Amino acid sequence: MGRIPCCEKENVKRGQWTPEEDNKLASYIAQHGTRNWRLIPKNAGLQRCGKSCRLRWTNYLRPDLKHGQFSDAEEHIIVKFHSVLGNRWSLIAAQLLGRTDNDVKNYWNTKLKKKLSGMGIDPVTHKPFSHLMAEITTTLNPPQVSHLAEAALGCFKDEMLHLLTKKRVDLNQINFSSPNLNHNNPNNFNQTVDNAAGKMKLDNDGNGIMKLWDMGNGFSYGSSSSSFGNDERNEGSASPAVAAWRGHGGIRTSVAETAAAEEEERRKLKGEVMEQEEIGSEGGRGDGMMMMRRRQHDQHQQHAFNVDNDLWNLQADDLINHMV
DNA sequence: AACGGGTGCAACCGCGAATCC
DNA sequence: GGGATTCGCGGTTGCACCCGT
Repeated sequence: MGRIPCCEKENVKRGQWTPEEDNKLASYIAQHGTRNWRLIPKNAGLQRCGKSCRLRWTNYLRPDLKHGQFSDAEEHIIVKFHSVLGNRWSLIAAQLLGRTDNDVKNYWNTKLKKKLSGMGIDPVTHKPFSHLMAEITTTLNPPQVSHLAEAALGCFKDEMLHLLTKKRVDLNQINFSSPNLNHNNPNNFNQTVDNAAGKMKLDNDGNGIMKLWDMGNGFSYGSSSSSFGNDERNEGSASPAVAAWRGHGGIRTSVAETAAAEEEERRKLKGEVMEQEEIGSEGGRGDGMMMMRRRQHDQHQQHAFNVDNDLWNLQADDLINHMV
């Protein structure tokens, strides 16, 4: 027995929406709201399924949507939140006024992933590839390691050659280590991260998905403050997260220093999460995680993303890298 | 001008969660 | 309490457009 379809497949139009359909949907929703998506196409005189209508409305027709290029500040927010939340596109999009999860997802997949890869950072773990290789060498047997390393280095070499021949990048001008300028008031941004992270659900074994905690060894990548300062496109309409980010240029996180410490921390976190989830169940799911994370931030005063990296100032196209 | 590959984005699909009855 | 229904999310696909050859 299969799943019940969301609508009758026959008599339902698919594919691109016409301006006429858009008008019908928009004017119907303006009058009646979005209470029941199944009934909306029927009542609005559309031969579409409710799901298609909802998608069209939320991703395109909603009047509060912002269309067009992502600003540098928005780009940074996406990367930062992705490092904390993973592919929780709706949560990330919630930090950017007028952007949908689909927008963010598309932008990540088409631009940001390549940009991070080009910087030598794994877009999944937000760790440098060199760090990942080091981890692999500690977990695999020597024969496996040598083969893997050989293959990976070959890949990397090809990519670097491709990158450098496509666009000449003066690596001497890239600053990997200058300290960040301003940590005066990171609290606003932390709060926003916490709020978003507070909505995270637990994974199957009960551990929170704490990618930020895994970014050990002091590695970080971040913005050049000048790139924010020069960004005029988003002035006046920035979301709280963007505004907070502009204010300080960094985000605090905890860092487990060693594997043993990480394990200990995970164990503690798990305990706290379980405890807070119980408390949170009275006041709404996710509250416990939020409180726990805030406490963690207070306990550990180290910063991730706190290093200026001028690679951010390069266009994504300059950093094209097809390494997975 | 024609072709082919790459890119960006709108739209679809399937699943799990939430809600309704 | 449990099945049916609806909603929301993340992954994937399809296609129009662009650009280099």
